[in-house]
Amino acid sequence: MAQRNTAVTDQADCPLPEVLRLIGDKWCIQILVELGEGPRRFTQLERAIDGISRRMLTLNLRNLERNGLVSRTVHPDAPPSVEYAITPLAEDIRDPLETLANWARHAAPALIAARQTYDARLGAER
Amino acid sequence: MAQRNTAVTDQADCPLPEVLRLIGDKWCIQILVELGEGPRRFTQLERAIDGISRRMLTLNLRNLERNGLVSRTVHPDAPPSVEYAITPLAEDIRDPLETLANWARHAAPALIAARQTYDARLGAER
DNA sequence: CGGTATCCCAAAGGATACTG
DNA sequence: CAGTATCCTTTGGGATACCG
Repeated sequence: MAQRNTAVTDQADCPLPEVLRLIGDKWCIQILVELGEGPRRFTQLERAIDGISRRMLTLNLRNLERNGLVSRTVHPDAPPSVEYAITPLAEDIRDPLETLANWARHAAPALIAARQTYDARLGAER
Repeated sequence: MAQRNTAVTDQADCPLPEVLRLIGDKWCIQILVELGEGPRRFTQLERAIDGISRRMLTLNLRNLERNGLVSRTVHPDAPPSVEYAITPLAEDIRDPLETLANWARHAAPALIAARQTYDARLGAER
């Protein structure tokens, strides 16, 4: 089961870390999780994801769209209306991402505690 | 400091994006997945994770250790021997992370295809 | 509403020489 | 073996003004 990749990954053009960086962009997981619950409009996302800047939301959505994880549909209304949704490709990771997000909430206190222990120990030993 | 979390999350000290950044550090997922298969030594990890620099491996391991996701055990041998392993806290996300890693491998071709389509379309329309 | 454009700073990350 | 230290480049990311 331990198939080590001595000679890089299979896809020379798209190594593992590069693909994983996709979902490691600080806001990406939250965006995908939010969209996983249903299509959302730009400002809906902006409000739902606390603290995200307009610029970063745009950049992340573009990047996700470019990589085929998110679709962007423009409805030609009087006030512009754009709807974002996850694609089937992204559906495959909806569950694990949601699990991670839930874990993040649940584990936060433990992480803080761990940090304090670690930092305190460092202060004592050094 | 930009304290712009109006309502913020429940844990004032540890908002969601900050926790998620933990696993979004480009190499973090791979490190955790690798350790998920069993304890590993420094150089084992260095070889297993293709392309990672010594510096980044160290930094990531330290960070994971600090946050209680990875344990570090030093065996006082003649040649230094250090063993890394995931903690129970990280066990909780072993499965979703593994799923993500597998997905990354599997979905890589589709991502590349999506990008080419997107980039081509942009070139034509602009 | 749904973005772009610009500016600027902080953090991530690579390379690599050195060390107990 | 398992790191640390140093240097330097690239990327991420916030703020905000502006636009169709």
